[in-house]
Amino acid sequence: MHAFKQPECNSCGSRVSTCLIELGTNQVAEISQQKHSQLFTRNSYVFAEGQYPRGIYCIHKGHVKISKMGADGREHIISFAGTGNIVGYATLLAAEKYNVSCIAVQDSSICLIPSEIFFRNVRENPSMALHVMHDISQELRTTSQRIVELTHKPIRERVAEALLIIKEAFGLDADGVTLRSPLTREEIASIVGTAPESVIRTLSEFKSENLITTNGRTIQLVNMRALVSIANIRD
Amino acid sequence: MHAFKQPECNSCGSRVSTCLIELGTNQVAEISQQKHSQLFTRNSYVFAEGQYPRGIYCIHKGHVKISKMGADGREHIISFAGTGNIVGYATLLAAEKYNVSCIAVQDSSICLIPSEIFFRNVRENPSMALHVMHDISQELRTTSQRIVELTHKPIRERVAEALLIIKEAFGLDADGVTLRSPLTREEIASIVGTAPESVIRTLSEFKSENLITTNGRTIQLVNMRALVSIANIRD
DNA sequence: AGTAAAATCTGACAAATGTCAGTATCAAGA
DNA sequence: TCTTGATACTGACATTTGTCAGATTTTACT
Repeated sequence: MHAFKQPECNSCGSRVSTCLIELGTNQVAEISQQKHSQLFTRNSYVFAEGQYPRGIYCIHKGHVKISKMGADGREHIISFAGTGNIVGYATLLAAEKYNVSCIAVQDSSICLIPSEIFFRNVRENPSMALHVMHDISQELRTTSQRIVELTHKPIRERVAEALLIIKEAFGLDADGVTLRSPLTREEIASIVGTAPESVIRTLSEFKSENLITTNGRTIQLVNMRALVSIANIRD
Repeated sequence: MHAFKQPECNSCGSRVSTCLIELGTNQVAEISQQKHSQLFTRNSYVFAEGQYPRGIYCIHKGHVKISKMGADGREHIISFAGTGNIVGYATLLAAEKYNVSCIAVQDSSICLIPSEIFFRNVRENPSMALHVMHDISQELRTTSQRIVELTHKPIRERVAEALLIIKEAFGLDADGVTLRSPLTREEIASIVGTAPESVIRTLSEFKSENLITTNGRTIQLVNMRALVSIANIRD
């Protein structure tokens, strides 16, 4: 977690995929000046459960997980966010303490936009307000979706789905099959909501059915069609 | 689902607990005129998965469940809403089809506020916009919370928690112990994310431990302290 | 490159939960 | 009020998943 050369919001490719695209030149310049950019190494906290929010976090480059500790002390990963996403809306807007943590899963550079300037722009710019509402609403929809999947699907389906979620969040290598993911088996288990052993066993099944191959920690999705079908997704 | 005498928003006790409290007299009058009020009988749909939203729904009186069908055809109840709550924000704001259904669990009178007038007020009134964001954010937070609870807690804890959720949503009779809930055991199972038999078994356990009593479908919470402790809630 | 710590993987077993079948009870509607 | 279909409940059993122990491999760091 180090300070470093601050990026310019004006020319930032990440800004244009967020609600900040709704702002005028002056507002962007002001945010660019007031933001705090930091480098987060893998596994370092961007924010943690129980802390009070100080603003929203715009991911300039990298990936984070949004996760939460269960009563039993085990982690559950609720979602991922990457380059061009903003995290931390909900807690700031609800005016509460974080009930989730945000942790870098890769070395990432992330900008904190302070509350005060965020709220001012939301108040003054209805398009930005609507953009924020749109984004939170999407999050709520996918989170609701996930509740049903986690409670009503067997582990095999959930592991297949986790692979697809990882593919969405991190993408594939140039070969078109290798997951660009730094996640451990334990982290995959935290997506699925199960024990690491169960994930490993299911991945072994998939290997023996020639749906995936593995090479150490990395996974190749060699039969996407079948995985999608196993994941049993509708919508 | 019948039309009936339309309530007046101006004097409506439900309005003041929603984002509509942020509006001026003229705007309230306009909404009062443009809304459509309906009576929904138990188990009738306010809206259904797959439909396109036509506005937001303000619950004038009654209770609804927000639920979703799993791939296996079983229902999962995500949340409840009652008198003075508004439902349907997220889908409208995300500009998508409903991915959940809203079903009356009691005879309820509910007002539809059309999209057009909702969006106009959100655009023109920053306080209302922020109020809406606040409400959605709260929903997102409780939904995230629920993911962790559903995946990492054993059934006994989840059933205890479901009883507390029902108490929050429906309240207690004058005796201070009887749940004012029309829910069947199957619906409770849909909150917990399990089979009805498992719920019944757990309730029988609770009975034999003198934590609850039952009388047909109704349940009395005679030892709240113990139930809270079993539910194992933090935050 | 070498080493220590961490992560992956396998098997055996235990525990939790789901499923099925059947009976008893309740509640909504004629 | 009566009746009938739905709901609640119980027990036995199958299945899934979690847990524990231990061997192997990989990764991270010096």
